Order: sequence, then C-alpha cells, then structure tokens
Amino acid sequence: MLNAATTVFLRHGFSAATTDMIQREAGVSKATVYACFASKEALFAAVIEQECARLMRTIRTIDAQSRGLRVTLTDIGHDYLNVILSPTGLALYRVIVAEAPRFPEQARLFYLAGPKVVSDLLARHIGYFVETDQLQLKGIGVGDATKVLVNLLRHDAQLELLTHPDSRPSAAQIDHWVALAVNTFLFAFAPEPPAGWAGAVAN
Amino acid sequence: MLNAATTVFLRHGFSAATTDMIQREAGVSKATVYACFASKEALFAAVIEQECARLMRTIRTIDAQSRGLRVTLTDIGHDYLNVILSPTGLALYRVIVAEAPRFPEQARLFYLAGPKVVSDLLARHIGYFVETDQLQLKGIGVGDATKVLVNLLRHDAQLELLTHPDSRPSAAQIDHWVALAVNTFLFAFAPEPPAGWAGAVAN
DNA sequence: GTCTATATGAAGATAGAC
DNA sequence: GTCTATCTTCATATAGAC
Repeated sequence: MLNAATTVFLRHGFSAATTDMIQREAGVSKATVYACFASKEALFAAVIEQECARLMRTIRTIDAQSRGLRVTLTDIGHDYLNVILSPTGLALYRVIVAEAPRFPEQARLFYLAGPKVVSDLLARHIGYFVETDQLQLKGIGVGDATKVLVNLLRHDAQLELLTHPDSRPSAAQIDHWVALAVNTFLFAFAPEPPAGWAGAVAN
Repeated sequence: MLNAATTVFLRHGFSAATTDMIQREAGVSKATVYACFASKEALFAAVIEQECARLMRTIRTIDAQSRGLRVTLTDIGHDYLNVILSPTGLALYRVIVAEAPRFPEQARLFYLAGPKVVSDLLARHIGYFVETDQLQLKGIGVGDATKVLVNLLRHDAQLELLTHPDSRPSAAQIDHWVALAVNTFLFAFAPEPPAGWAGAVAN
C-alpha cells in the first residue's frame, strides 16, 4: 500500500493526488488506508521517508574504490546522474521541491539522503586526491571544490529534463555530460591537466 | 486580478491554490474571475506567461557591456543569482518544476525565458573572449562551456534554498558563490589562470 | 462587468458491519 | 483489519439580477 501511495504521489504531487487514486492503485478500500495512516499528510510523509531511505541506500552503493583520478570521478558522476535523471529521481525531486514550503522536514530529509551523501562521498575522494597531490585546489576548500564538481555534474541536464517532461536522456548524452564535468574539473584543478577534451563525443 | 492570482499560485502551487483565495486576494467575487478566464487552468497559464515575460525582461537587463573577462562574468553571474535566488525566482521555479508534467508548454516557456536567455547572453560574451584569446576552451564548444559556467553559477545554492525554505542567502554568500564559479571557470579555461583564489572570502 | 446565491461534483475522513 | 456506505466540507464553475 505504501508502494501504491508512492506511485500516486510521485506521479501527481501531493495536492493533486487523491486518496481515491491511492486506494484504487492499492486495490484496497478507502477505510483501510485510514486504518494505517492518520491522514493524507502522514501517508505522504511516510512515502517521502521511504523514498529518501531508498535513495540513500542507492547512492551509498556508488562507492568507487579509488582507482585513478579521472576514472573515479567519472564513475561516481556516471552513477549519480543515472540516479537523479531516472524517472523516479526526477519525480522525487519535483515533489520535494514543490512541497518544501509545506513539508520542510521532508525536504531536509531529501537533502540529507541525496545531495549530502554524494557530496560527502566525493569529498572523501577529493580529499584523498589532494593529499596525494593529484589535485591542487588553489585556495579553494575541499568542501567548495566538491560542490563545484557536484554542480558541474548536475548540469543543465536536470533542468532540461524537468522542463521537457517527455524527453529521456540517452546513455550517450549522460556520458557526454559526465565527461564535460570531469574534464572541466580536471582542467581547473589537476596539476597536469589534460591537454584537451577527453571522453565521450558531442551530444 | 492577475497579480492576485500570481501571488496565490506562486505561494501555493497550482493544485493547492483555490479560486477562493484568488478571489479574496483580488477583492472581487468569484464570478468575476470566471468572467475573465475560462478556467483555473487558463488563469494559471496566463499567470505563468506573464511571469515568464517579466523574467525575460529582467534577465535581458543583465547586459554587462564587455569590460574585463573576470568582471564581465562576475557581474552577469551576480545578477543572475540575484534573480533566481529571489523569493519570486524560487517560487516560480518551484511551481514550474512541479507542474511541468501537467503544463509542459508553460515549462518550456520558462526554460526559454530564463535559462535559455542567460545562456545565450553568456555564450555571446564567451564567444568574444575566445576570439580575443582570453579564453581557451580546449576542445569544448562554446555552447558546452557556457553550460558549464551557468551550472557552476546555479550551484548548490539553489538546491539548498529549495530544500530549506526558511533560510535566505546573505549578500556575502552570493558573492562567494559567484566568485567560486568564476574562479573555477577561469582556472579551467583562462590561458593564464589566476594563481589562486580571488574574490569574496569564505561563506 | 460585477455581484449574490447556488448547482454539482469530489475530496478527506468516519461509522459500523463482518 | 477490511469492506460498504455515508458524512461533511470545500472546490470549480454557473445562473441570473444589477
């Protein structure tokens, strides 16, 4: 039943979703829903909590064991984009952003489960690469450098998909976006930056 | 009356907003609303169109005449962040993202009025700086380089504010974010990059 | 164009039998 | 715990007078 609610809330958002839809999707009756959850709000909160927990588990599996600098960043970036650009990832983002004023606690939960976790993961790796002189941050802290990279990754990609809800990114596009982010990051912070473009070709 | 509708829709989103709220906010009666607009959807569409037009005008005023490389990018970035991180900017983004599946046309309108316009503006400047050898894109196209910069600018800042709806960014924070983006961009693509951090100090 | 009053439907939530 | 049936409230939208 939580699954049914998840489907409905992620598809329609909080306000536009109705308990009827959830009830029908779950194949139970309306009263059954209210036997388990006190209100629509409570059900929504439970859904978001579950999705955030799932998101966190997913992102935690993205641990690349430290291989080379470029490979590590590319792998993590690739996995991260695949998560946040998936239909579920986009839908969760949509509903969180939309309902943040009304459900600030859930919004913060999302932040901690998603962006924060991937930031911490990347920060560990970047810290290591800095210590071993494979990166040179030129006065920028590890935290800020991490934000730079995450931001490069998140990319217009997300915005484009959010505002063009019918389109889907191809694997090649994702490759290109990741390569663009990693190349830029290395141009900026690798002591011996690559001479030119390396990675997937144009989108 | 459009203004009243704007206030309500930006505050509550589409579904949670009611015609009662709009009617009360506008100080007119319910029937008057339906005399001007065929439906709630039509009113919403009109609101979004107006806000997008306003947004486009605002962003179009961000034309920095080309002074130095760093100054130009910093100025544009600064103005752009001030727009998208303003309460109105965030609220518009929220509702667009939330309602994109239901109002794809309005979502595309937003994309064209906001991100697209600032991208085009920045692309013109970056193109100029490339031609005059003040930037060296190392195999990355002007379009992609522009996206990189826009993305660096948009920053976690937006995400943090979206998921922490009570907080407001200080002017110092915005300065810091812009400096971080511009520095990174110059580290990556200026033929003679700055040796280290330059700009506002830590947040 | 604007109001009062209202039709009509649907939403969230519950009562009470099984 | 689960269903059927229903209560209550409130939303969109309209009718008809001024």
